[in-house]
Amino acid sequence: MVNIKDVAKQANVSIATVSRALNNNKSVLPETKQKILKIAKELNYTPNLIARNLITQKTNVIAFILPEVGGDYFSEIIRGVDEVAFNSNYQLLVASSHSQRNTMETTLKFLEKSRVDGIILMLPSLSDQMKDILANHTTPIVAINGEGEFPAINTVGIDNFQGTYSMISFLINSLGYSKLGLIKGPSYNYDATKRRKGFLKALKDNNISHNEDWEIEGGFSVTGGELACSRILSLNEKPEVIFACNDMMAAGCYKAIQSFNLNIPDDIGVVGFDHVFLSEFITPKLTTVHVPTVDIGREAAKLLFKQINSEEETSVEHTKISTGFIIGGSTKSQKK
Amino acid sequence: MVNIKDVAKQANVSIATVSRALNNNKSVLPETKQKILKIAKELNYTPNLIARNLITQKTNVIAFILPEVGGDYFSEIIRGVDEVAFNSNYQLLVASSHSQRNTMETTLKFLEKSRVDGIILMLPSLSDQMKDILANHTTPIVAINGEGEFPAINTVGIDNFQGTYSMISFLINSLGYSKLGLIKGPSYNYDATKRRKGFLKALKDNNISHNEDWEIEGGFSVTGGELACSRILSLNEKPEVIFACNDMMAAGCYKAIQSFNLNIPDDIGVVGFDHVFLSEFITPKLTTVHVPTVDIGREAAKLLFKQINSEEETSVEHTKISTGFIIGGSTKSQKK
DNA sequence: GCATATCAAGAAAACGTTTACAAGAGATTT
DNA sequence: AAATCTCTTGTAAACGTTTTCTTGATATGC
Repeated sequence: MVNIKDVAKQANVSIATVSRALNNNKSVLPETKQKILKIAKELNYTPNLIARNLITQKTNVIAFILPEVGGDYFSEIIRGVDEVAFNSNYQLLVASSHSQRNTMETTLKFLEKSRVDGIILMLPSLSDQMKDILANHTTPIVAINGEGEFPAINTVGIDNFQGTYSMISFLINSLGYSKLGLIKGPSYNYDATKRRKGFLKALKDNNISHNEDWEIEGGFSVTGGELACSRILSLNEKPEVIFACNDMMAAGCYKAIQSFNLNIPDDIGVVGFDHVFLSEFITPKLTTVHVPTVDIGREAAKLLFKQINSEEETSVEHTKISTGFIIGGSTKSQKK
Repeated sequence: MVNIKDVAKQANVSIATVSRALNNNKSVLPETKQKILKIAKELNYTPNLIARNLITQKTNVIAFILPEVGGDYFSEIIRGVDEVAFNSNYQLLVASSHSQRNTMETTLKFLEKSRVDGIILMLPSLSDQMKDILANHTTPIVAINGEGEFPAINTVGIDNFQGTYSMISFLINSLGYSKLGLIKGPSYNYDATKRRKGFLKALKDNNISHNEDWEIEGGFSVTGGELACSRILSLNEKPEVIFACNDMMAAGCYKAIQSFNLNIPDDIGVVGFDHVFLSEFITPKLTTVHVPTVDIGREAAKLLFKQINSEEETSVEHTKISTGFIIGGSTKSQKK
C-alpha cells in the first residue's frame, strides 16, 4: 500500500513537504506543490486516516448510539443526522446496544475514549450508571429525548406535553368531544409520560373529569394498542374518542374497533401521535400529532457540531422541537 | 487522558507487559496480570483504539454505503447487518452519498484506503467508474442487489425473477386471472428489470399474450404508481389485475382505484412486491411477494465476514434470497 | 556590505499502541 | 556441571501521519 514516504521519495522531497502540500499549507512553493500532487495522483495515493487521526486526535466521526436499530422512527432520525454530518464532512457510526442496557453503557464508554469526536445518544430512559458516565464525560454528547431528567447534558426533544395538550384541547373545544380515553405508553419512557401529562392537563384545564377506567397501557406497539382498545370497548360506558400515545397503538385500535364491528369515527374516534408514514394510508386517515422526525436528527447533529467546534466550554442547551396537527378522518368533523 | 504508559509506571512494569496483560497473552504471570488489570481499572484506563488500529492494520469497523439514508427498506437491511456485526464485535459506519453518484465513488475510495475492514455496498446500478474502482478493490466488498452485472464481486440479492414468476403463475393458474397489467420500476434499477422479466416469462409460459398498453412505468413511488394506474384505468379495455413491481406503487394503485370509485378486488385486483410494513395495514390487505429484508442485511454481513476472516483469497459468491407469498384481500379468492 | 527578516524545506519528535527480538532467571537434560 | 530449554519481562521498532523546531538561502533595511 502506497504511503507518504513513497510519494516523498518519488518527488524528491521530505515527507513533511508532502504532508504540507496535501494539506494546503501556504509555506510550500506552488511548483513543488503541483509536482507533489501530480505524483500523489499517479501513485494513487490517499492518506491513511488512522494515522492522521492518531496524530491530530480527531476522527471526523460521530456516533449515533441507540437501543435498537430498525423502524420508521430510527430511519427518519438518522436521515436528519446523516444530512448534517455529511455537510460537515463527518462520518456516522451507528452503534446499537441491542436493547442490552449495560451494553449501551460499555459502548458509550468505549466510544468516549477514542475513535469518535462526538456522540448522539437516543435513550428511552437513563440508568444510574449511565448518569454517572454522562456526568464524567469528556466527549461532546447530545441526548435525544432525555430532557428534564438530566440537566447536565445537551438534549433535543419534541414538545410532547404541548403537542398533546394542543391536540386534546382541539378535540374538546373544536370537535366537541367530552369523553376521552387514553392508551398510554410504557411508564419508563419519557415521551410516553410527557404525553400522558399533557392529556391530563388539557382535561383539567377544560374542566373534564378523567375516567380511570379509560386509561390503559399499550406498550407503544400495535398489538398492545389493540389489546388496550379491546378492553376499553368491552366496558359498559365507552369514551367517544381514544387518544393513543403513538400511531402504532392507534393502528392497533383500528384493528380492535374493526373486530368489534364499529365504525371510525362515527362510533368512536381515534387519535395518534407521531404522524408515521403508515398513518396516511390506513382508512380512515388518522388524526395525529405531527412530529418532524427528521428535524430531531438534524437539530441533534447541529447542536453536537456546535459543541465540537467551539473551543471553550459551551453551556448546556435544550432544544425543543414543536409539533403540528394532522386532521384525518378518524375524528368527527369540526363544529361550526 | 490516561494511557498505557501511566498504567505501566503505576504497576512498575513495561508497557509491553501491560499490553500483553490487557490482551490476555498467556506469557504473563497471573499475579502480574491481576495487578495490572486492577491498576488499569483504578485509573479508568481504556486503550486508544486509533493507536491500536494503526499498528494492527485492522479497525473492527465495516461500512455500509448506500445512496440515500431513510425509509423502510434501508432500516430493515441495516438491522440485519447490525445484528451480525454486533455478534462479530464490529462497529458499523453508515455512509450515504446523498444520491450524488460521484460522491459514492469518492466515499468508496476513501474508505477503501483505510479505516474500515470491509464494505457493504447497496446500489441500484453501477457506473463505469464504479466498476473500475470495484475491479481494483483491495478491501473485502459485498454488494447488495448487484447480481449478474458484475461477476467479479460478491453479491447478495433477492430472487426477483423467481419471486415474480411464481406470483404471476399463481395469479394465472390458481386464481384464474388472464388479463394482467404491469406497473414497472425504473429501467436502471436491477430489481425492477428482473421483476419485469419474471412477469413476462410467466405470461409467456402460460400462453398469455402481453398487452403493451398495460405496461407503464411508475418510478417505484406512491405517486408514480397512482399516475400509472390512473392511465391504465382510463383505457377502454382494462386488465383484471395489476402487478405493481413494488408495494409503494401498489399503494398508489389503491388511491387511483379509489378515485375511480372502483372496488378492490371485485373490479380490479392489485398485487405488490416487497411486503413492506404498510401492506398489512391498507384495506384490503395487499397480496404481495414477501421479501425477507432483514435477511438480506444478515446474509450480506455474513458473506462479508467470511471474506474478512479468511486469509487466502476466497472465490466470489452470489447469495440469492428466496421470496415468499402473502395472499391478502386485494386479489380474488382461489378457484376450487 | 553587514545584520536581520522572510521563506521553503528538512529532521525529528510525537500520537499510543502491538510485537519481534533480546535477555535473564530458573528448570531440565545430558 | 555444562548445555539447553522454558518462561517471564523488557527494549525498541514499527504503524503513517502531523507539526515543532532547525537550517540554509534569499531578500530587505540600514
